[in-house]
Amino acid sequence: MPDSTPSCGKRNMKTIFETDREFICDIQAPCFRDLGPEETEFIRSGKTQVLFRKGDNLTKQGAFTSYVLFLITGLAKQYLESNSTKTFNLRIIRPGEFLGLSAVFHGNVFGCSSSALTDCQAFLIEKEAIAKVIKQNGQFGFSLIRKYTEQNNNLLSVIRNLNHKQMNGRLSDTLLYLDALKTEYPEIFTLLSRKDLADFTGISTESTVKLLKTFEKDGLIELQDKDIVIKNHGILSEISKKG
Amino acid sequence: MPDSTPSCGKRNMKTIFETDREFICDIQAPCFRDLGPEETEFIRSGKTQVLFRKGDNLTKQGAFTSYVLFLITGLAKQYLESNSTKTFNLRIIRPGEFLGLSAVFHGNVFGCSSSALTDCQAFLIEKEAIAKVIKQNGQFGFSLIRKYTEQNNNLLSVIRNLNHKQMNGRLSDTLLYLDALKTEYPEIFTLLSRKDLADFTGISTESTVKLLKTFEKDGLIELQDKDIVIKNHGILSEISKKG
DNA sequence: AAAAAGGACAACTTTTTAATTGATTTGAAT
DNA sequence: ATTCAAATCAATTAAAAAGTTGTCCTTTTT
Repeated sequence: MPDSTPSCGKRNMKTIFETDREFICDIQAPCFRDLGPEETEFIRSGKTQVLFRKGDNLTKQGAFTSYVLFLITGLAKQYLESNSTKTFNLRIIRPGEFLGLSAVFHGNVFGCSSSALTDCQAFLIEKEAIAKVIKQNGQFGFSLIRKYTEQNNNLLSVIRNLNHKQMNGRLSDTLLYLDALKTEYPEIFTLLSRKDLADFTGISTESTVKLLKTFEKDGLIELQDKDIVIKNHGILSEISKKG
Repeated sequence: MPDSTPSCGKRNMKTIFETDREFICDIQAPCFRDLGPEETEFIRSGKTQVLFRKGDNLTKQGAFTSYVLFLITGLAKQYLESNSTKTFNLRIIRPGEFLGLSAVFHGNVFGCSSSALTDCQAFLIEKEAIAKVIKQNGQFGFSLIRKYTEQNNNLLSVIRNLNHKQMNGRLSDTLLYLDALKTEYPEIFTLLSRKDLADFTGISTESTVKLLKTFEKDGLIELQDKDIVIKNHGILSEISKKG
C-alpha cells in the first residue's frame, strides 16, 4: 500500500461489518476540507466504507448505481469492456479520487468498470448526499469540477492517441503517463501486467512485449523485471508527440 | 457455460453497451412466467443486462445497492468476507436465482459478496420495480418467497454445521451439496479450487487437502484432477449426519 | 505492387499461484 | 495431564498464467 495516502490514522482497517472493533474513518481528504461541519455530518451519514480486496471490482460497467466511490487508500484501474475478450484501460485511480461521479448527474449506470490493483479502502457516498452538498457548497463543487475536468482532458488525449498515433507513440504515451505516477507510487509498474500495458496502449500484448524490448535496446527505458525505468524522457516524449 | 440454462436464444451475448448489435433477452425464466404482460413490460423497463466476466464481482459486501440481480447464465459463488484474509463460501448461484433480494426490503447494502465462476449474464432490476410487482402480483411474490426460504434453510444448515460438526462431517456436507449440483452442472468441481472447498467447509486449505485424500483412501470419493466423484453417497451422508 | 504496421497464432520459457506433504503448535475436551 | 482435532508453518511439487519469440497473415499506406 502506498505511503503517501490521505491518512486515516489506522492501518489494517476493517469493513463496517465487523462490529467487534468498528473502524471510524473521518472525512479528511483534501476535497472534503471545503465542507462545513453540518455538511461533513451529512455526507458521513450517507456513506459507508468498504474494503475492496486486490482484484475486486470497484465498479462494473453497465450496473445500476446509487452512489459514488471515493478512494481512500490503494490503487485501482479503470477500464472499458467491449466484447467479452477486449479491454481498454483508461486510467489509474489514486487515493483522493472519485469513481462513478457521472451517474450522480445523468444516467444511473456505471460507465466503466474498475478493479483494485492493491487492497483498496473506499467510501461509498449515496448520490443524493453528494448532489445536495454540491448544490449547497460552491467551493466543494468547484474542487469536484476541477478534478473531473482534469480526468476529462486525459480522456481527450486518449482519444487523440487512438486516432492519430501508432504503436510507438502510444506506448511512449502510456509509459510517460505511468511514470508520472511513479514518484508517488513507485510500485506502479510492478502492479501491471504486460497485458495491462497493452490495454492502456490499445495494441496487442505481443506487440507490447516486442516494442518494450526495442525501446530498451534503443536506450529509452530499462526493464527491471516488472518494473520499468525511463532513461530518456526527452526522446520518449518526442516519440509520443510525433506519434 | 452450462448447457441447461434458461435459454435466451443466443450464445456469446454482448453487453447492452454494444450498440452495433444490441442483444435483447426476454424475461423467460420460470419465475417470471407469473407476470402479466404489463408487469413484464414494467420489469423490462427497469432492468439492464450485464455480462460479468469470470472472476468479476457480481456483488460486494457492504456496497450500497439499488437493484437485484437475476442470473441468466453462468455460475457464481456467494461468500462472506470478514477480515482481509478470511472468506466463507455460502452457496453456488445458479441461473434462475436472485442475488441481493434482501436489500429490496431492508437496508440498502449488499449483505454478501459474490463472484463469477464462469462468465455470467445477469439482469439487474431496480428494486422499486421488483417491489412494485411483488405487491401487485401475489403469485410472483409466492415464487420469490419460495426461492428465498429455500436459500434460508440452507443458511440454517450451514450454521448448524459450523456449530456442531467437525471436519469430516462438514467436508462431507460440502461435497454432497456440490455433488447435488453436478447433474445439472457437471463442471462444478473443476470450477472450484481447494481453497474454495475449504472456504465452503470452514476449515483450512491444508486440512481440506488431507481430508480429501483420506476420503479417497477410504473409498468414499475419487479425485480425478480437479473433479471429485462421489463413490459412496450412503456413508458420506452418514458422516455428514453424525458430524 | 511493394513496403510498413501491427495483429494472430504457435511454441516455448519464466513466473506465479495452487496444491500437497510433513512437522510442529495450539487449544479444547476428556 | 493427556488426547485428539485442527490450525499453522515451512518446504516441495505441480499446474496455471504470464511473458517471450519467431513466423506468417492482413490491412493500410505509399
